[in-house]
Amino acid sequence: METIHIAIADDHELIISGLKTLLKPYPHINIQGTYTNARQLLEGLSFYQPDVLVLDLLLPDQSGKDITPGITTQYPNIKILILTSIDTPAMVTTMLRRGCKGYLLKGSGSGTLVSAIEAVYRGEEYIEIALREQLLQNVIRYKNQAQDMVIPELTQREKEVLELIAKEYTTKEIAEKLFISYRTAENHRCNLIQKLDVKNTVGLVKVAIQAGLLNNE
Amino acid sequence: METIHIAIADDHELIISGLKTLLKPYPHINIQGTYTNARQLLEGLSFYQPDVLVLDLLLPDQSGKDITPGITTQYPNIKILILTSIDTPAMVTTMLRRGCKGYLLKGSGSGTLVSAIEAVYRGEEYIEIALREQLLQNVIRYKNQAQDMVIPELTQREKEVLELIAKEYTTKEIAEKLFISYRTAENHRCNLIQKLDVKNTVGLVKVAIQAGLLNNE
DNA sequence: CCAAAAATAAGGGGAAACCCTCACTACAAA
DNA sequence: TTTGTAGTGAGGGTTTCCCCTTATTTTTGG
Repeated sequence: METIHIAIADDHELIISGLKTLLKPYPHINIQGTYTNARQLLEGLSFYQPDVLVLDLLLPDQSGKDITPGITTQYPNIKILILTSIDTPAMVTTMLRRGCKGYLLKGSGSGTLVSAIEAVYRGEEYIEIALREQLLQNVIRYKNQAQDMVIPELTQREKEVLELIAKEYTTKEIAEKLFISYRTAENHRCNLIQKLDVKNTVGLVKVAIQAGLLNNE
Repeated sequence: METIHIAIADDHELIISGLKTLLKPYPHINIQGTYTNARQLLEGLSFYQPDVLVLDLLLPDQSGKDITPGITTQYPNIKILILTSIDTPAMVTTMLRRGCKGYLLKGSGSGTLVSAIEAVYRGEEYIEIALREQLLQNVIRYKNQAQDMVIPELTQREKEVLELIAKEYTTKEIAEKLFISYRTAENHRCNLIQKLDVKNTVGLVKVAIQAGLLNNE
């Protein structure tokens, strides 16, 4: 098996030595360097680039969150694996969007850590199982009330008109598309504004988007 | 094992009979009724409420998407299990937010269907594995480009104006709020429309939302 | 069948948006 | 110094939106 060179950045010496012990039984994982703050880490990276960087988010000088974008742009080949105790969905998405390949919670078993290192080394993504579930729930639950109350008040025709408005059609174009007169389309528009209690077309679009009217096609 | 009473709504007779055959080997699942359109379904539900409703999104008269909110509010005890061929993350989240308990793709094995029915009956959630993965990827990837690519073409002032437009301010109100003349605000608006290559204010709002300009505060 | 809701259509007036062009200032970079 | 960009301001004209009212036809549900 190919040797994977890794670096570790964590502000606690104890955790670093713990990781060293944890990874000792796996000879294909070579710890190339360990760092206890962001400055050291960045300096170290300029000399040796590991395959995988195991990074804590809480560092004494600069947070791992802030230095990540710089690292991923400067060293695109380094796969960053976050190892932290912060378990909020918001932090997970933020870090993944900033280019991290993996996200682990402290307290995972040694097998999990090794699997994660191997996975991100292969270019895959590795996110703690529990976090994946939390992320999903987050997506699903978010804003449930607002959108299911407003839209059912609309008639079929009004929904059609609203959808077209949200697709940047003018009243005239809507009328032609639906084979109704300009006046009728205009009426639907005004009724929508009143029913949904918004100021203008802009408000209509926001409601339409929130209600998921633009998902079809 | 307790008997689970289910109803099926799908516009294809073939699929209904297929499901019947599929579920025959499972005596604890009792098909209470089958419907091929939304009207029949709603009428049927007023007489017998199944434990689980297996629902297709494409019905001849009204889409399953539209009748779902009504069903969940009127019959909160009915667990809705979507069975469709629409596999977009957007549709999955929309339906789940509208109160569905499960989302399956046509083409799943019979075992999957039974597991899903049992799961939602127990009050759990059941989402097709492949879709879960897609949803996650969607959360992670999406919004990264839009946020960091499109908007940087705009100047600071233009971003401010765009934000206010998306908050339903008129040009006049924007001018007052930013202490600039009506003409200047109008110019910014026109420049935005050209820069972002949209037709009108509606397009601007969509871009603003996608770019996450409305999330701050 | 009858009442209610939905969809259709229209008049008219005022406001806002849209789309050019032009012009001046400030400020920073080449 | 010149060039470029951002921000500001304005003229003038066309289109679209907004809001009110009224009214007929069609569809739907009890």
